[in-house]
Amino acid sequence: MPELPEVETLKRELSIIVDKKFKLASIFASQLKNKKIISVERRAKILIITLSGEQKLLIHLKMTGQLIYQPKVGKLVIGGHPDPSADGNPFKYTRAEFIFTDQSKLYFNDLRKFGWLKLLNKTESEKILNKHGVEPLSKLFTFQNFQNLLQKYPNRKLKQFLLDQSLIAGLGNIYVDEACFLAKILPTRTVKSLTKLEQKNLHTSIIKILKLSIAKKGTSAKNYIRSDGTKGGFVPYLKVYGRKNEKCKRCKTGVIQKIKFAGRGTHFCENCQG
DNA sequence: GTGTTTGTTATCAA
DNA sequence: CTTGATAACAAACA
Repeated sequence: MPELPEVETLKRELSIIVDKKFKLASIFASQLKNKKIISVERRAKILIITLSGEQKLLIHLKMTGQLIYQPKVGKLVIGGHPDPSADGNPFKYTRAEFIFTDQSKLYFNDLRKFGWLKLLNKTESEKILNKHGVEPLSKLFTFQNFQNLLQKYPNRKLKQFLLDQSLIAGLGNIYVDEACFLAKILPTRTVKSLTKLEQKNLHTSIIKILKLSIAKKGTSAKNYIRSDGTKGGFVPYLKVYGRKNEKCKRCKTGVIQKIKFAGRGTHFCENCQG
């Protein structure tokens, strides 16, 4: 489930395609041909590839999307040659293939087909990007701004508040649960029930958990892999997500609970989150 | 055959 | 206007 740290990892790794030129593309073929890549950026969970000319290629991986970079023909990192029939091969679900003039390639794979690629002009892309709230790792995400946001939606449940991309951009199911654990707050709490100290802890925890995960190249819990096909290293650092019925790593007495909340699997330690 | 997994949007209800 | 619940999308897995 690519969230901010996973997309950020891909953004950094894919800076390698900057200055490359499209030779062949399986989608938007005529528009991409001979276009040069100016930059690779990220906004929320969206990857932004700016092209020569006015257009941008926006990519959203949704739940099972992958972006795999292959340095050059004949030298594959994963599972041999991309063969749609090969079992367990990440390339089994290739939805788009891009070939650059230097023969390197970029693959967009997506098992569940929820992800998308859009080729848009400046106005169209801004319309999509501007719908998102503050970047939690930007200077704009001050405690004051976070507090103002919280005050705007006092009756929301904390988890729903944190998942809302129009308020804070980039948090998903994993990091919402992890940030709440780190801040020792139950995700089921109402926003207005948070004390100032809890608000402060939550603000710090969000930033801390995202930075740590980026440092470990993201969470490969299920489908997410890095652009070279290897897994991100954050799973061992997860404290609640995917740890149902396991003992809490912090208090060492509580057991991690998993409930259905806000339509999602929601994890917490019954003992040390209040 | 059933339930679960989750990012986002749409729709409906209170 | 706010909130919350549900379905839809698709495919795999237990």
